[in-house]
Amino acid sequence: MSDRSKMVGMTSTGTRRGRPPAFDRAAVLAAATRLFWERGYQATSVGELTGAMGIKPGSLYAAFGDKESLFREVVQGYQQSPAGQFVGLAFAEEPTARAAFARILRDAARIYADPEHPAGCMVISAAANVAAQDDEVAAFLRELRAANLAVFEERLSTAKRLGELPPTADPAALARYFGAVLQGMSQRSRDGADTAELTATAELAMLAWPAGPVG
Amino acid sequence: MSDRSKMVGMTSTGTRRGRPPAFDRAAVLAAATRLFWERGYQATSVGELTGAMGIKPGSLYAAFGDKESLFREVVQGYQQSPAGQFVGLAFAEEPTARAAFARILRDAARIYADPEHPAGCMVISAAANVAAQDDEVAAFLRELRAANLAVFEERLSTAKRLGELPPTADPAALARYFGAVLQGMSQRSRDGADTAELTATAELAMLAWPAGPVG
DNA sequence: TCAATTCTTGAGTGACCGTTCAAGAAGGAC
DNA sequence: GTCCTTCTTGAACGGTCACTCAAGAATTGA
Repeated sequence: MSDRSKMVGMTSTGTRRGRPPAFDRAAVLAAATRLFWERGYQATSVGELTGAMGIKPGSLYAAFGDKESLFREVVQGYQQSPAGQFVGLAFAEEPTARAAFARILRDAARIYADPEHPAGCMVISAAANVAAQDDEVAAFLRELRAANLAVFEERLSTAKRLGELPPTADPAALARYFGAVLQGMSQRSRDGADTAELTATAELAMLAWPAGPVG
Repeated sequence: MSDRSKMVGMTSTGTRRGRPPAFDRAAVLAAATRLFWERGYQATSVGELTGAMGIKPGSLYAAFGDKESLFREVVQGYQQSPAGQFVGLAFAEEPTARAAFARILRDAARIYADPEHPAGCMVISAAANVAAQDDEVAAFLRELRAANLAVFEERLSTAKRLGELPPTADPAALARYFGAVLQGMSQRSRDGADTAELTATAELAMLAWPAGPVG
């Protein structure tokens, strides 16, 4: 647990006392993100982290608390990056549920296989296999995935209420179906699938949309 | 690497010399299978294995070589169990490609969420995140998944040749789509999805089958 | 200038990792 | 009974794990 919360309620001056950090916090967080994204939580050691971040263990623990706190901060940053926000953007910008899900699948195909960063979705894959001692990290990510499914279902329920979906449509089942497809696409990308393959998968997946391809 | 190959080419008598093993090989393999299936390869320690198997490290190494060899033997046994054979069975017993894939998805929904054993498919999830040192194990499982996709694609190509699929159908794309759906279903089951949910996902997934729901 | 504060450094913590080995126990062959 | 072989046992091996700490360096406030 970081003590940075001391800043809250301070009187004024923006300048911090004491020796300033010798590293750029955002830069070392980016290095940690890449490692966690590639290998997952458990398979990434503190030694690898300090090596990639260019700092010593003491600095890491002073700045971030411990490995788990660092990981949670990394996930938080990830969720505010393009790779973590494309779902929310699609829901915010697309007029219909159908357009939103079609865009989510297409964006996932592009982002999961983007060679600029590790493959797949970090929230999906970063704690797929975990020892008992790391259960809390696994539960943390599992809850993020469940929250995502809840957003899916809510949007689909709204769509049904608005008449975008037929009365026979099952929002919960559709939400879980699209969630499963996205998890599968993430894992396929980690197995080497490129954007073209994932896009084809996304298009096939949209055929499950109720009431025909016209929408 | 085990020295059990000495048996090959022996003169006759079925009785083995020396002190007999004090454990049932199939039983301890079952215990190891359960652990690897639950936690994955890397997150399962030799200490946990010997504890669950009821043997000491020396016996484990004498009988199975090392952790990686034990894991490969576990995977081999897994692939000959119901949980590892349902795909092959569907292809062998179903008359059409459509019926085979529909059965594969339905069977996966039942097997992945079967409370009798750990959730999901072991080949899909047992090495999802892995350190650099365990790359060979990850590659081993990745190749098994790729082989499975090749079987999918071959069956779909045959179906296209036989006229079961329209000429516009893309066997490779369909194979990868169904592969992604299965990987997604496996991971959803590890997140707690039950057979009912996975069955609903399977039914939605089949809507991507070319040329309408009639087949 | 000098104390207070904050960060860096390097060495080190105990615990667990996968693995090995010598010694002893338990069976078949003669 | 005495080899010979095979397995079990208990105690280790070096290495890495996540993590800590005292001492020194760099900055601010007075």
